[in-house]
Amino acid sequence: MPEGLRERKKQRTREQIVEAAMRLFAERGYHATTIADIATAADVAPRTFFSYFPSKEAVVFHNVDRDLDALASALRDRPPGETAYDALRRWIDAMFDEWIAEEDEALLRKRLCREDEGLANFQGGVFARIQELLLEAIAQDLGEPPDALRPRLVAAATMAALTAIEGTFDDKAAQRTPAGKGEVLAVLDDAMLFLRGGIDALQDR
Amino acid sequence: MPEGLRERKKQRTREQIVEAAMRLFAERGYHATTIADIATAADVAPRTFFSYFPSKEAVVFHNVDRDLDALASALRDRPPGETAYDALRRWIDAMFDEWIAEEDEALLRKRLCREDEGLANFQGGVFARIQELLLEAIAQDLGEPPDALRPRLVAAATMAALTAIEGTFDDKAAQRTPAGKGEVLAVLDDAMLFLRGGIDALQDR
DNA sequence: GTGCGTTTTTGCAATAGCTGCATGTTTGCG
DNA sequence: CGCAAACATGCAGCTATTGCAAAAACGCAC
Repeated sequence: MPEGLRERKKQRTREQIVEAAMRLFAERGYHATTIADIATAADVAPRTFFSYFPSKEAVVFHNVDRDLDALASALRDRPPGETAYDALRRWIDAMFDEWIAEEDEALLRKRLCREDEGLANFQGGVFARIQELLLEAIAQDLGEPPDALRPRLVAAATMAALTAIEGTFDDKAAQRTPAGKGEVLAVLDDAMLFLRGGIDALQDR
Repeated sequence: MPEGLRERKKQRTREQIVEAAMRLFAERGYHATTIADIATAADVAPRTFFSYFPSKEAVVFHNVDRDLDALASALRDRPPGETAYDALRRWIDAMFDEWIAEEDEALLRKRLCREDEGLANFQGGVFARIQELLLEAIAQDLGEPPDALRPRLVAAATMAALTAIEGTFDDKAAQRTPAGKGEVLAVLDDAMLFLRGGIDALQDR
């Protein structure tokens, strides 16, 4: 389905904005780049920027909604019997190639977050959303309410594993070695080993 | 030591600003309250606001720097042999009375964070700073680098315990029961039990 | 391919957070 | 009292963000 010229054009405009923004951010830095600059470079009116993104920050994280939706449905639609852990693993497995392809952008994003505290906080908000998704699912798995201690501990630690995985990518990037899906999933598996131990310890208290 | 008139006056101005801001936030909401409003209510020039707080968000979290510094030194100055966990426990113990006294404000803060996403992200940044402090100390305890998996898992889960403790306060507030220091520390102890189990599990892998 | 209803883009104006700078005030001290 | 440092203020300016209404682009019907 060709989706109509309209949709395609909108998509293209969106990409132009993203590319222009990211290029300028990379060249001049986040703060030094203004919405007007981006609009000019993307050949749209400044006002138009805001019909594509709700804020300057949102451009930097333009692709997280997609990823988040994928995680949400992976968790939501998991067959009964499949744990949140399994679903998470599947999600990472599915995302992996994308992540590799977008590695440069991820590095830039990280640099920008170091540069601008507001951006870093925004990213924190994204992580928080992920953690909430995980928390829901994990609470179900454990058969406890989401605000109980154990689900919280598990969700937080799982989140930590995810950021550790991010770190793995960075390391690999630093040594110009491609990150392997295996080592990434191994991090997650280690984390799960840890969690199992913790859960058990708290179980027979 | 009277600290001089200057210091006292500055302190008083600061308090005026905080009180005015919090009152207005509570009455009209965060977004609907402008810096100009706050300045007027606090009897200072709008420009003056920014020599006391770097941003509107910062007023809402006016007391966290104090708490964070206390935690930082509790961790830094802990006698050799005392674990990060012990130091954290001591910190909570020391903070407890303050927290009880500031409970209303904490509730308001929470409400405001629900109302404004930017504020929520700001709070996320605060939590991130706490977690970093913990991570450093925990990594030392475990004898591993701060970016290794285990310290990260432990720090994140510890952080989760702290937010769970926050939840405890809220629950108590909801039932108009004063939160007891005992139950609060019990949450932390449970979390540590959990972590011990996790650490061991990952140890003899 | 012309006309028309719908969707998008744009321009304009206004608000609000935040910052630099220059100037007037207040305070601490000799 | 008189001066230097610290503080408060006023002002101008920049940028993000939003509402609103006019203009342009699109897609479909005829």
